[in-house]
Amino acid sequence: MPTSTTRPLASRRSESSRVAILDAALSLCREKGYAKVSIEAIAARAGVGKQTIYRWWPSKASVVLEALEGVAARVPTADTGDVMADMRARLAQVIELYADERFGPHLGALIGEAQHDPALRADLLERYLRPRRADALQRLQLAREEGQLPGTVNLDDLADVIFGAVYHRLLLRNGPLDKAYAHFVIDTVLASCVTRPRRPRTRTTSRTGRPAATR
Amino acid sequence: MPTSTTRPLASRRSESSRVAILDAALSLCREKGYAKVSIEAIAARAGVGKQTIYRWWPSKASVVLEALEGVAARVPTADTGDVMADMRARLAQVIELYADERFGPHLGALIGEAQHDPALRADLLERYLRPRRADALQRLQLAREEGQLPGTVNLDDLADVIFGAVYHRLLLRNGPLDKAYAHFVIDTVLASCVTRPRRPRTRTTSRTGRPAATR
Amino acid sequence: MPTSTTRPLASRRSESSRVAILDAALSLCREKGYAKVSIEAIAARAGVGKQTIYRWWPSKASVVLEALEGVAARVPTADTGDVMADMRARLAQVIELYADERFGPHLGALIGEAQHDPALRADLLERYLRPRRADALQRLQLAREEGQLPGTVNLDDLADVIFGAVYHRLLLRNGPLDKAYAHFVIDTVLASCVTRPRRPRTRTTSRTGRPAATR
Amino acid sequence: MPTSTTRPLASRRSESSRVAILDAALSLCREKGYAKVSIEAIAARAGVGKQTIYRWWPSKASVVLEALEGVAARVPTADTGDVMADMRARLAQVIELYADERFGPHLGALIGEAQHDPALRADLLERYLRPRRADALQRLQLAREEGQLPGTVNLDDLADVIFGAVYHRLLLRNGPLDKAYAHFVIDTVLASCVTRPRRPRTRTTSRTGRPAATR
DNA sequence: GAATAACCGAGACGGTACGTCGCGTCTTACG
DNA sequence: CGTAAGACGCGACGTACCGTCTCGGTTATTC
Repeated sequence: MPTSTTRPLASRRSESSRVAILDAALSLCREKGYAKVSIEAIAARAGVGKQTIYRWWPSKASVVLEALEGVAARVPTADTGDVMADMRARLAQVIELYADERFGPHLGALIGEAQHDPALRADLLERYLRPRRADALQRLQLAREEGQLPGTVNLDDLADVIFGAVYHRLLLRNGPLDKAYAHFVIDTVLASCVTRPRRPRTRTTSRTGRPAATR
Repeated sequence: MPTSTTRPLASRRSESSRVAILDAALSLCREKGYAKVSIEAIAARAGVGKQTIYRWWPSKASVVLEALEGVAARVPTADTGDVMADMRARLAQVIELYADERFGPHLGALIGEAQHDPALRADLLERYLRPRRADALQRLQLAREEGQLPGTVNLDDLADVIFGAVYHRLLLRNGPLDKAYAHFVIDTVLASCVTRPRRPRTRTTSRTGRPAATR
Repeated sequence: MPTSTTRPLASRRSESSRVAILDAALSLCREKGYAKVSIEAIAARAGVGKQTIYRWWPSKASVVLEALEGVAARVPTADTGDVMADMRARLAQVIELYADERFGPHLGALIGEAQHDPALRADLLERYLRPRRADALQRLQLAREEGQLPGTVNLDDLADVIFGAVYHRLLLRNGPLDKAYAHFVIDTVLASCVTRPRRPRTRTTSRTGRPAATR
Repeated sequence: MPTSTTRPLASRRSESSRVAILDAALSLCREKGYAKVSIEAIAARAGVGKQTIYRWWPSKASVVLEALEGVAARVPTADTGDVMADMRARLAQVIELYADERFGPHLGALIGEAQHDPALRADLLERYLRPRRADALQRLQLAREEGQLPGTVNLDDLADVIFGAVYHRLLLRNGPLDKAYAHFVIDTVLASCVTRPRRPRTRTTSRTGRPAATR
């Protein structure tokens, strides 16, 4: 236990204001769209001074990012032993979230904003995209350990191809973003790599989906 | 035909102003980045009244889009008979353009702006992304006609997976955008589809295709 | 005739906005007092953008100064031949204006503001105080020319003593600012200087109150 | 008696904070001018919490007023028997203080602030202006008692005329504020009143300068 | 000599207004 | 009529301070 039994001490930040700001940001985004939301409006709706926002966040985008973080439930990490099926299921869930009008457009706007805000891009990658990517990566690594994927394939690149397909449809809207597309992506991208579709019988896995013996 | 078909030929529009505006827009983008360029600044640098911009373009993004059009040369559409090799080459060229500091970031910014500007999104798709995609699609269709790709595969989805991989790296910067990535993408995505790597000897190509020999 | 027959050319300034701003400034001053008036409030009441105020005036004080200028009627320049009586009458009129709740406090506030705004002080002196002082000075000079005041007295200093007495009561409110005070000031300050109370019989004056022969 | 009578002796108020605040206020005034000094800046420079200032003073002006009190030495009250000479000397000393760049401008600023702060005006009059005026008034009263001034003259008004002349030059800067002006003011204003320049031989005065018999 | 309460520093808070920027529209004079 | 120029109403920016309000920490009585 790193801290003493008393409160953290090191911050008199108001939790109620923080929550009010995130709520206001999210509701305004949903009402008027990210681009038409101003920090002034967020502050006004949250019943908060503008300075309180500027004190804790560097930009409107950063506020919305944090608000979106609270919304996005972590995709459950299915692990049935069949890497193709698992990835299909996971990608379908990601797509379901991104296709949601209450979420996808705002994420798109943040990516748009990140084009001229390197700090936001870093934040977005670190706090949003990489964690989700990491879940997928983990499943792919497991598959590789189990011999379902050849050791030669670059899993980072592989993950980018998979997610790239999704973000393309999110950002450009050039075609439907649905479960069928998820299946297509996995079938197309993974099929060429997967050498053996299913986990070998001899392995046993722990509850967490990670091979018990390897840890 | 000196002017494009989108502007009426009988217009009394000043060509010198149009060029000055596009030049100013591009140079300002390169100096300060798309986001920090304002219509006021473009007008000032171009020595033009603001109204002259508003008269002919709906938004800053539209001006920049037109300016970028002048920059982007059309990728030569290689056709060697080997669909994998051809696609690798084409994608490598697209990537080369997008990795160019004088082009990629501005395209990224336009895609960002398109997130809250449906008209821009349509324009961007129509004038920019789809033409490039169409080149690729055409080559894939040719390959299908030649039996190198099964008739069941959805080529639209396939193209989106391929381009999605590229835009992902352009927009998120999560990994290098280079020729190696182009190769990886094609190898991974196409490999699972391609049934026969090379054009059959017995085939002759239609006149719509671009057989290497006809040029 | 310095300019051509067409309009001044050299200003597209909106007269209606100018008037609206001055009106708004004055009415707000009267409602809430100078100190509680903000440029934002003036702009809002005038139905004008803030920039329009900042474009033409350097500060709130400058706006109010111009507004007050429109209010202050020039004191009629009595000239009866009796310098003491004339000055008493003039000073009484100045005092009447300054004792007016709709005027005096705002002038006081401007003098207050001028304490940390040299440009305003210069403006205030040039456009407000000196013109009024000049009227008094002129009458005193006339009296001197007519031999009612000795040539040795410094009329500038004399005027400052007279006006100083008034501004003291305006700014410090240490005693009533009324006609009796005006009389007292003139009686006390001028009495010691005036050698002969009335204009000599032999002189004739023009309608303007200036001795005809001296010009 | 270490503390003033205005603060309760039993107070646990920190004297060191009080001094630090007054020092900070004064030095900031001299560096940036009264108007650009904020309570925040005073607190920061004094190494003091803002609340400590708000607890003991009602406004920035009040702090500065107290700080200035420490600077202004009381003018010695000359009494030579010659009321004109005495007043000249006293006024010259007042003027010397007000002409001091380290004092006059701040006093001017306080008078300016007092235009919209009645409490400050009262405080300023009570603690600053009236004490000085009282010194002069006392000397004039003595002169009247000694028959040098007629009983009919309103000494309050007379004092305001004299001081008004000084404040006019302090606040409006319309002419030099120097010893010559002091002499001119007294010569002009008092000359008309004084019936006999010097104290009659038959009177005796106590060493305090006040007529022994009247107390 | 511990309890306790006033005062302290620090600084976050809800606000108001600042002065600036850029928007998209409108007006004017010129070619 | 299209143009260069730029004023206009407007909205938002990010900053500065306002005066209030907790927070612990310190200090000087009071029990």
